[in-house]
Amino acid sequence: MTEHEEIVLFSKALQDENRLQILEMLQSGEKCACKLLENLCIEQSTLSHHMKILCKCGLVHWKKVGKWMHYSINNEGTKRAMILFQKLTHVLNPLQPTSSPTKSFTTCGCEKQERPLL
Amino acid sequence: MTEHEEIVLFSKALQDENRLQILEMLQSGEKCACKLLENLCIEQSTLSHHMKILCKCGLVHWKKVGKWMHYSINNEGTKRAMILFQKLTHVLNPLQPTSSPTKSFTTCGCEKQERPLL
DNA sequence: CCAACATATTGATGAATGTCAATATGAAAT
DNA sequence: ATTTCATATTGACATTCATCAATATGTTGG
Repeated sequence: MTEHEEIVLFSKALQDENRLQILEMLQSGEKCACKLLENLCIEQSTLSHHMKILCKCGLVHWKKVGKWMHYSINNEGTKRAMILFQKLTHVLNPLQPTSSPTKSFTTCGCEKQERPLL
Repeated sequence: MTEHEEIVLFSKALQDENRLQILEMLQSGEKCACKLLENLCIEQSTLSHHMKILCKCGLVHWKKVGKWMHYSINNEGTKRAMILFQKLTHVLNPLQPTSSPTKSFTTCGCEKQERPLL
């Protein structure tokens, strides 16, 4: 899986309000599905679907205890997501647009970009 | 806008492979739409659509220069996304499941959770 | 074994999303 | 003014997604 594909997985997991509420509930520690369900306005099958998405991307850890499923935030996963996002958006030694005249362009100017003298 | 709604906006922006490629291109500095388009396998109207999404959520900054539109990564936006994600997933003083017997449950055990003695 | 309970899976449905072609807008050059 | 070029908007279409009801799986207790 490429890094972009990983970011896409994480992002899809975080784009739903119910899943964000689930993550927030897990901040205070491990919870079973029934407890999560109590605090959400969705059906059981929908919760199961959300948990699958949260687990599959690595943000949430799961553990079967008897007939209950216990979920908790997976710190490895959240760290990984953070690192990938940082890597994607951190601007490093950016090319600067040359201070062009304010009038009369014939090109967009991207070709004229130059590295700053560090 | 709630913090969750902000996270949803950021996440939706990051869930598309083409938009991730665009962000990666912007890492090396400001680019005009035409340069971005050269390196993507999408039509111009689709690029315009993607840029709207990236700008609207705050991850990308835009600047009109003559007839060209110049885009760059908005560090305020990326910082904000990072902070919100960290806030959402950071486990603070979590409740611990009590070390329960391995057999014979009648409840999921969530009620028995207790704070660790710090 | 059987009943009760917790969770997962399946199938259907409506809403959201990415894409393109066509068209519109807006700015610079002639 | 008119043409040309860069970008934005619109409308249509296929795909993906969240949701629920119904059903299946799997575990515990009787």
